[in-house]
Amino acid sequence: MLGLDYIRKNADHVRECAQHKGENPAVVDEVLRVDEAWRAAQTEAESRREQQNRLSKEFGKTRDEALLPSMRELAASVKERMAAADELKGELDRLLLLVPNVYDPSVPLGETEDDNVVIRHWGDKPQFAFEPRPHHELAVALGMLDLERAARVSGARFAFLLGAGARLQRALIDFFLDLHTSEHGYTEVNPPYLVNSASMVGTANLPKFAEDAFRVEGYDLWLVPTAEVPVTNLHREEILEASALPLRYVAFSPCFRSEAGSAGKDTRGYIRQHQFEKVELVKVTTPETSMEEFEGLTADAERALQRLGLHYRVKAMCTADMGFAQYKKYDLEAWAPGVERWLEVSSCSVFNDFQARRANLRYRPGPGEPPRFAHTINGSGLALLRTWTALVETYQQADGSVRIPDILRPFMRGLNQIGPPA
RNA sequence: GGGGAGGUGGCUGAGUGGUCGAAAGCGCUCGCCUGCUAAGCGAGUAGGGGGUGUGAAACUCCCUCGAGGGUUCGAAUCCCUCCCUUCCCGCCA
Repeated sequence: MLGLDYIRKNADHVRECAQHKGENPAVVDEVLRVDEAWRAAQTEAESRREQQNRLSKEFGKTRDEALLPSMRELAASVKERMAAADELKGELDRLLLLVPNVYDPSVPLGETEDDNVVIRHWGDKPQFAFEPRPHHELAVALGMLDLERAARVSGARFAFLLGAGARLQRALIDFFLDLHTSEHGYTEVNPPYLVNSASMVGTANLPKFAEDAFRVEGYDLWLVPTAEVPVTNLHREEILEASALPLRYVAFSPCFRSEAGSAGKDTRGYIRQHQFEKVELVKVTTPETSMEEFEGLTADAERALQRLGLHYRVKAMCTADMGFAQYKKYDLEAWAPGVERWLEVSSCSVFNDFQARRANLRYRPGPGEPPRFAHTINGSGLALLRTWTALVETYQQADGSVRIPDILRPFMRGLNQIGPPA
């Protein structure tokens, strides 16, 4: 969330940002209205409390029982005023969680996803001497992927990876974790896959996006929609030493998303699932270094695509498509020649202190200095499902087999191709 | 799941109704002292919010001793519920 003080002083800017993000700017005015009412109630309640504290101390010394009736009355009045102020504060806190983050001046203004800006490409579209096939034909024929049985076992938008297909995914996970830990300085984390509501609020998945996540019935637990949630919350409620920053974590996890509103789009094949696996990069930094660390994290994710030899592009997300909590966001899209589409394999975001405020994640700039909110950054490095898909389609061969790129062979026990189909 | 013990500041740890946002120690910061270092001496050192008010300040009040509720003029301290930690038993991968 944004700081209350920031909203008070920059209401116009916050409203404008909300507008361009496609959010309702009226929430800003509600915040200001409730804030004013809360402060009035707070001041009133506190001045009575002060009086009560004073008299109570007095009574402790004198034990003058004649004071008791009026003190009882005062106590009741304080209780009443405090309750009124608390109620307003509760309302204010609830509203603050609904104010979207502002964005960086470099973010392109836009109204739809068509206004996102491609800022760079890497590699070229692979050329084929034959008609490349879509993964949901190719991989199914190779026995690597089974969507039909998954529908029977779980439902639509679930998948089985089988045999070399499962092995290929495991190889990719290993490759990503190795790359980011040994070459990019991230610490490997194996996080919980169920998190409580407070953690979901911390990363801004709650309260606004509850319908996108799966909740465990009977418990205050949610299936993680991304490892971003547990890992960003790893140091929630802590004051970190400045010397410990930046923290760099890499975590593998499955990700569970209901995304109830998105039915009909991307639901064909193995592109959008209720469960997918992902290697996630998370950084916690100081405000001074966050933009630089954000660019660095994006470059780290790109390196994974480069090593795999996948043609990709980087898009700067426009205001309308960047999301509620993000301060700036890049999407990495890999080219999938079979379905002839760009597939989003990573989304890298910097949040400034938006998540850190929600999670009360702070650091101390120096000895004796007051704590400040940290900045948080995350991005996929990479999402397995779509990387797997782009890889299979890119490295397919005329006979229906899939070549394993050199970089992955050590992770596949030297296997150099999958198939051809029997 | 059953039973016991416990959750206090950056850390360790006192504190069973008012003089306690909290002893003591460690750590840290500043100063003094000593060829340097170490040791020693002195001072300071939790977080959040409101008001007045400035370029930061300063002053002042309120809240916070796991969370929430209750008793009381007054709660770290008494009562209730919940969460977490830990030990023993059960169960289990």
